Amino acid sequence: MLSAANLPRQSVVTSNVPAGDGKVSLASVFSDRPVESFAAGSPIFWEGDKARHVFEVVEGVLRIFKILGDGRRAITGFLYPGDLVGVSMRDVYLYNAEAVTAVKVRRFSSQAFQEAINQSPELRPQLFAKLCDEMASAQDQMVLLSRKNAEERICSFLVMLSRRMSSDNNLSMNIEIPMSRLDMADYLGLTIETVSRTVTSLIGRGIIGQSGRHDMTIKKVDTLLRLAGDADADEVESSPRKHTRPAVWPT
Amino acid sequence: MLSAANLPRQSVVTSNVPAGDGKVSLASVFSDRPVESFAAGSPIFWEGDKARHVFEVVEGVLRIFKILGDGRRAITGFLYPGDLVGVSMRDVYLYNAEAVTAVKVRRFSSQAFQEAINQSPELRPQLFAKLCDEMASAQDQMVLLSRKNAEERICSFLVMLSRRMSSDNNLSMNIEIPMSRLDMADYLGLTIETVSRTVTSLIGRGIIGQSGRHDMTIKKVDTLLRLAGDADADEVESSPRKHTRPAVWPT
DNA sequence: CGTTAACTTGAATTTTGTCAATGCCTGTGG
DNA sequence: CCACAGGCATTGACAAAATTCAAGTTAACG
Repeated sequence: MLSAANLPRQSVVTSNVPAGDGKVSLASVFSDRPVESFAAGSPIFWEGDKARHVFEVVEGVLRIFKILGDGRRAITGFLYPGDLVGVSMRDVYLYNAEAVTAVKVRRFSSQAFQEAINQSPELRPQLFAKLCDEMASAQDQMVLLSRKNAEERICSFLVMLSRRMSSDNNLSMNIEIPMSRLDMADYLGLTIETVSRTVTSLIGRGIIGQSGRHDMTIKKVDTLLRLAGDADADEVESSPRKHTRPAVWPT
Repeated sequence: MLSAANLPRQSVVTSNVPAGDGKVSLASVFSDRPVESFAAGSPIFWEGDKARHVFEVVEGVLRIFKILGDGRRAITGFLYPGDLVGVSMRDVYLYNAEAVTAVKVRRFSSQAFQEAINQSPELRPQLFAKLCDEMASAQDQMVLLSRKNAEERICSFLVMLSRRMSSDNNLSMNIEIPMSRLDMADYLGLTIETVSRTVTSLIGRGIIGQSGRHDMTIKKVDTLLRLAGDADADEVESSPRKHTRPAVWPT
């Protein structure tokens, strides 16, 4: 880590909070913008590019990552429809963004976005909340990278993907894995071989099942959750009530 | 990682941006609050506590961390004077906060803090900027945990501490390490033994020097920076101009 | 100045990474 | 629609890095 306090200002904002019907929502800021398409693998922007725009993911998945001097890649997040990328207080992007799958995005000028946020007492707390969500998520990822072993990382990742499948954060039994093993490895701080071996092992033990490389099913939810590692020892086997309806700031 | 998009909302805000003299600054929000003291090792709050207050660190250092079910600890950050902790959109804290050294803090009710932020067009962007800084910092830490080896982690950490010593982000040749080896280990995703061995090795090679366990000196800045790992391959051996004055694109 | 916790050092073990070979989807073009 | 190529994934054997366990050593604090 090269710096902490005086870092340049920029951030991704991720979240899937859907537009509040007729109300003013973050997503609605983008709603009249044209949709742009990117092919799988193509860059949206690079680290160091002038940060002219904020993007809203409309369809598909993208990855944000950094590259170390000698080429090692660390993926710091995957963004799904509804997520925002490039929200920034800085004049350059601090990471790379690429399409994992075919992706559709809407683009908004950074400056106009800022103004829209600043002038709307409804939008501001939403954006703030997204930032806080993203921060909490980043902290969980730090815990994973800092203290979990390969199996726990893979299980945690599968649980996360499973949660993404359903609109609330319940677990879906069917997991779609849009990214490659290399993407998984670079996100989880492992190698493709370790990812592969661990997944094979989980399948072998009947904890998950496979139907193609990018589609899996959860066979033993409890076991998977336990192996994910962050169980509070008791709350292991409960699963349905997990709604976390976030409080919204007083305006 | 148990969730990503729909996580509870809460965040630490770290930064050392000093109060802008006579102007309205984030720190000034706290300025008329009484100072509270905590002894080294004592908790400020626990994960799950009702999040009633936001704290400003006045003096000393504190750590924020999470504990996995089986007791493994992951420190997600160290907070220094000027940093805020507990800024939240949630009704409970999402992590533990403890004093590393003797600590003095000022406390502000979460609700009042929110109102102050919301009503001040001057404070809002400051808080937003701090959140973005913190996010950037978290991403750097993810890169470190994901892809750096023990030596690179230690060197990165020392560089970070060195930057903290000076008010701008230049490197100070004298590094004060307020935390224990265990804290370092739990922050860097290593064991105390590995931390110890690596530090010994750096000393042995004359890259850093030691004057007590908590005070070191940088002997070979260039080498230390190179070993920290995130060198851009060219910008390795230059050192004085390290202001990270980012190239600004032609407008 | 002694006690104790923190740190260091060493040896053995485990986990993960590396290198190399093979197997299997998937999407392209016939 | 099928065949095939090339990329992606799996598997295995070995190597390296970090952890674990077990003593020692040092330094902080009463």
